[in-house]
Amino acid sequence: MRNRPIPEATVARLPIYLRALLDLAEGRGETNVSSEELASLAGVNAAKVRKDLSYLGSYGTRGVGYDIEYLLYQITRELGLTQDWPAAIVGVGNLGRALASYKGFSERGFRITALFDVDDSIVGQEVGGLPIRHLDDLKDIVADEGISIGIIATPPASAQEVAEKLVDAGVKSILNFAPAVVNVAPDVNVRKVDLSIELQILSFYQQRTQAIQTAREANRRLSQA
Amino acid sequence: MRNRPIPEATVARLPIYLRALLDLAEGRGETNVSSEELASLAGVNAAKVRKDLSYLGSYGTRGVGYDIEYLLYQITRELGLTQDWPAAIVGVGNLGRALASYKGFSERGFRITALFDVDDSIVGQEVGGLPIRHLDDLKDIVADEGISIGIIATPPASAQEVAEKLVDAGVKSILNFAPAVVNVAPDVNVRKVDLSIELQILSFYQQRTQAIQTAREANRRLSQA
DNA sequence: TCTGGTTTGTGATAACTCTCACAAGCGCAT
DNA sequence: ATGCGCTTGTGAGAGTTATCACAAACCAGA
Repeated sequence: MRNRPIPEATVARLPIYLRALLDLAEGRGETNVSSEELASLAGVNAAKVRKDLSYLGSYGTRGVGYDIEYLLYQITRELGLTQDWPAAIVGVGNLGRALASYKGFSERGFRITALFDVDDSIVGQEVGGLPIRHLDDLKDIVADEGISIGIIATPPASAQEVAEKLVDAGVKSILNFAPAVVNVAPDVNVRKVDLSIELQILSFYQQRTQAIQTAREANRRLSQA
Repeated sequence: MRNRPIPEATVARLPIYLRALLDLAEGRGETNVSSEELASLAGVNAAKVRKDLSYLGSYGTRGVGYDIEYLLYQITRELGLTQDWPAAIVGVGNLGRALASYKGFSERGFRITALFDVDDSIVGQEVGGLPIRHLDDLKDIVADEGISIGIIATPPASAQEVAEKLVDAGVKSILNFAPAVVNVAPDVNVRKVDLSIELQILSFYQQRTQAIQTAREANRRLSQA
């Protein structure tokens, strides 16, 4: 099982286990956790937890469970969170500002070290202690500060152009909040977070259940008549 | 093919096609689009586009492609976006504020009609033209305004409690931005958007490629020596 | 009407992911 | 030492998703 590449689906869940383990480590003095318990904290089933963790290695003890601290360390290491990753945010509108001061990033070892925009009326201002730089200076600053992650929070029309500039500056990991598809070279990793897409998916299922309920009610009226 | 339930994976892509189609409709005067072109705009492959669309029905014409307007309408209808869904945001911190003024929501038929918080020092303030109400009034306001979607943008510790209040108020669709797992009854739909989890996933792949490059370089140095 | 070029719709298959169920292994009590 | 209860690790099978590849269908032009 070891040495096999870790499935994408598993990678996507490791951060959830990590968070649950951090909660456990802070909480009561227990040193161990069972797959059952971890599963319930993570909102998945126990078999999945065990299989996921088995891809990292055999870190549990049968009859006992997993040592919380040890597992924490292993997941942290596997996710590459033992080093910290300087990140830049491009686009300092409402969303960019919120991201710049988002606690969750720094808590996980992601330091936002630079903010960029093209709007001269805000370039130079400070947000959360960081000055807003002009996008033209991106390449130099990325090199100087060893920035490895780019976060796009621009309007959709600028997203592709910004992505290209980030790639040109040497960034290999991009998190895209703009509601637009960005195409980049295959050795660059792009993940997207699309706020309104998630709502649209909810809408689909909401409509569905509502339709079913309406049908049930119609049915009831018919059978009563 | 018709009448079969639409796979989740397909539902998750429909909003992406929708966005691409909207761009097309605004752009040049073309009335048709091929699966190939739509695929490239959506960043997926053509076969997937065709299979996805075939779940909705046979809306294309062989040798020609898909009529943009017609397809737009069908996807809009399927996603339940012909009606608009009043939504409430709970938690008016940085993120909540950014979401409240996020253009992407209203553009897709999601109206934010209420904001809630528990902090008395901000309750009563206005954000984007909407007053911040106290969470205690949630149930009444949800009922009055027919709110069907709840957006959680609170700190993680409050997320579960807020989710329960939303459910108690009759909300069946929840979008959770708090970095915490929320458990609700199975007839309630929860989707989560976790900003830092996405970064952690990027970190995993970034570390991976970096490790490969380091190994390659070491190899090169060895073979040169 | 027929022919050629184009594009859809979809069976078939491959790849991936989830779930089940149980043997293997551990610790504790006796 | 031995047995019992508990929990992991994982093979096997089910379910879901992605990809391939091609027949069916359409349009335009002759």
